[in-house]
Amino acid sequence: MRAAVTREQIVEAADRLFYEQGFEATSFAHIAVETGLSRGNFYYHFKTKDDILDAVIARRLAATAEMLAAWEAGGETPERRIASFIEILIANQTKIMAFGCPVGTLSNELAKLDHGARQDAARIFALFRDWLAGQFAAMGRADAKDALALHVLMRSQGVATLATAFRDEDFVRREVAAMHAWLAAQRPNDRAPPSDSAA
Amino acid sequence: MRAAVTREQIVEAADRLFYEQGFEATSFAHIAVETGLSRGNFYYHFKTKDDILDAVIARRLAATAEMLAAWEAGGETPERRIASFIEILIANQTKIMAFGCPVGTLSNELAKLDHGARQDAARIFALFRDWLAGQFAAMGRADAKDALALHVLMRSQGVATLATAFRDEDFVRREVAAMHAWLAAQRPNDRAPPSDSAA
DNA sequence: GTCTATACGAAGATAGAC
DNA sequence: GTCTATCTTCGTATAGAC
Repeated sequence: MRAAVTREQIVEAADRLFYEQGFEATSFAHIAVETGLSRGNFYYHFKTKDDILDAVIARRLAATAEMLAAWEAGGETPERRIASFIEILIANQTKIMAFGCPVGTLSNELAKLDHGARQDAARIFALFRDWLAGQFAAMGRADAKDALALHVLMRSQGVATLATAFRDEDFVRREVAAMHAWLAAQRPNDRAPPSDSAA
Repeated sequence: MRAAVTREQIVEAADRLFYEQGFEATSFAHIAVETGLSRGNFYYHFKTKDDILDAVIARRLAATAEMLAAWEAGGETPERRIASFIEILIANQTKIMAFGCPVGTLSNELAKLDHGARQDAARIFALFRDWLAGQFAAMGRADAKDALALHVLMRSQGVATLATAFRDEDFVRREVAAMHAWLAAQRPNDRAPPSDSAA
């Protein structure tokens, strides 16, 4: 029982450190300082560092699912729910300008490391994608729901990467506004002839 | 004289390895294997690994400037030149799906490492941004050239990140087509009332 | 369950022969 | 200039006391 608590402490600290420093750059020593535990103790809870990574990804998958469920429950319309997603860029602006998007940067790092968990990290993206596709379908855009979902994800990733590189708050605000405008233009009745559709 | 050749070998190998494996994950041993040189020799040419990174960034800055100059010389219109930029996503598709965008992923890694060269890496982005802004100005869109330039950069970064995560060629093709359509819609005479402008 | 102590390898970096 | 040999530090991981 106490084991579960300690384990959760480790995963929580690792989650934050993997985000802020990267997976490879984070050592057991870092996690030890953060949790107040000894290095040796980690091996009672996890066999290897990769096992901690797996637990971190599982934690993020659960947190993402929970967040999406909350938006599902709280948003009045599909369009408003998608807007909630777009607004993360504003809500998490400071962290994004410092460390990028937790999902995108982990995905990129694991790709370069040719790490087996690469595909698990991509499942976090897939959660967002599928949820967004569901919202677009509910908006009456089942015709292109997957393309529209990936387009929103794409833009949020692009904004996050440039926000980290340039740390330009005006840029983030402007692109978020543009995403909202784009979203409004995707309404079934509101579409102009194809000029900048995602498909 | 021979020193310059060896130095260039080192920087070239480091450039490729930093891209494919990441800066931190690439060791002197890797570079030694790649170049056929001994580890100890590196320290005749560079004092530290960070100095190699500086040289790699300088090399990328030069290569980028050269590529932009070639597009400048070869493209018939500003719009065609911007299209050249967009087409990198297709030309480098395989590498991007494996390792992401060299600029974006380095920028992200250095941000997480809180590395001093972070801002030098951002200068590569700045080269693209300023060149793109110049093209938009030449297109007759001086009114929003910086915002339009960042918008194109943003989309290319977003496409690269998701291409790495999902390895979906159709997605890349679709988004490249959408970027071309968006670009055409930015012509001064061609703009619809603001629905998805970048500004 | 958690600790200390330690094994073991790999990393960046230096010294000095050639 | 380039090499081999080596130093030192830090990383993951293990052993065993408590």
